Amino acid sequence: MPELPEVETVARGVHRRVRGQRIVQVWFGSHKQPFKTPAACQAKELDGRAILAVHRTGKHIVCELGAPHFEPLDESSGEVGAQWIVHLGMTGRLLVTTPAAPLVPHTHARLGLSGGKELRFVDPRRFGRLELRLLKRDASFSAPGKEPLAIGTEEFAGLFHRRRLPIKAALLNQTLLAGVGNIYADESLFQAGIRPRRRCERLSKAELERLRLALQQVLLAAIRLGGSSVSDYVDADGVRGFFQLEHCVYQRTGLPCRRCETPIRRILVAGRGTHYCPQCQH
DNA sequence: CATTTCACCTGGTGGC
DNA sequence: TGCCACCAGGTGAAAT
Repeated sequence: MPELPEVETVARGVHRRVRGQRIVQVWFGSHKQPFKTPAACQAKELDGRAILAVHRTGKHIVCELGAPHFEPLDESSGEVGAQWIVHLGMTGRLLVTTPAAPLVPHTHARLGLSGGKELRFVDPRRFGRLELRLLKRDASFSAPGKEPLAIGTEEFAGLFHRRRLPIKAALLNQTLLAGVGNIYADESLFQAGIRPRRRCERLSKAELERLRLALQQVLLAAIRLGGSSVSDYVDADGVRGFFQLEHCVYQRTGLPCRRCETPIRRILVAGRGTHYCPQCQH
């Protein structure tokens, strides 16, 4: 499932491949679920704009777009560009292909680019979302939660210290931290030695700081390895990541803990499959 | 308001 | 071999 490291990897890959190219053709599929902004509106607004840059905020991929429809920027209208925002949901892929590449099932969007490549959005489960924001009308988009890689000690502790819910549930809440999903919640709790069901308010300052550092270390290590390919995640070139090989608990139910050889347990927390070592985590 | 539950989806899995 | 019930999980709405 695409979380912060996977989304970062895809955003970097797309940026490298399409930066500076213009959208010269737009095709959308007939399913309506992926379109947070109506497809017709997106098609009209995307066509002719240049992709200036692509980056990540939380689990969102943000494509920064230039002026509309080949027209020069009109300063007086206040129109300064737009953002095409892609959320991969569970099974979404944002791929840079050639126009001749075989059309795989569940392709919901194809943007033809001036450089001769195509940007494709593919999502079998349709939990992903496509959104267009005009910067004249809307504020520049950023995810509501804090960036896990940028947050400091006090701010991190402040997010959790008065809450009653399990720490794992809080880590998954995107309005607190943006970008942490099931894999990196479990892996960072293991690295910090904290059980997923521990209530936030019961965690000490020291434990919260261990968790912050563990989370940042795990996210950075995952980005270095191109993310975790557990179901069908691939990057913008269709290449799998390698961080799943480094997982200590996620989807290792019954297997020996890498640190102490105690079998990894699986429980349900916040309705999500949750993996931990009963020996290493307290 | 804080927290929990559920619906949205389809491909993969395991049981018979 | 084939069929089918069941499950995974990010998010947002609804319920508690």
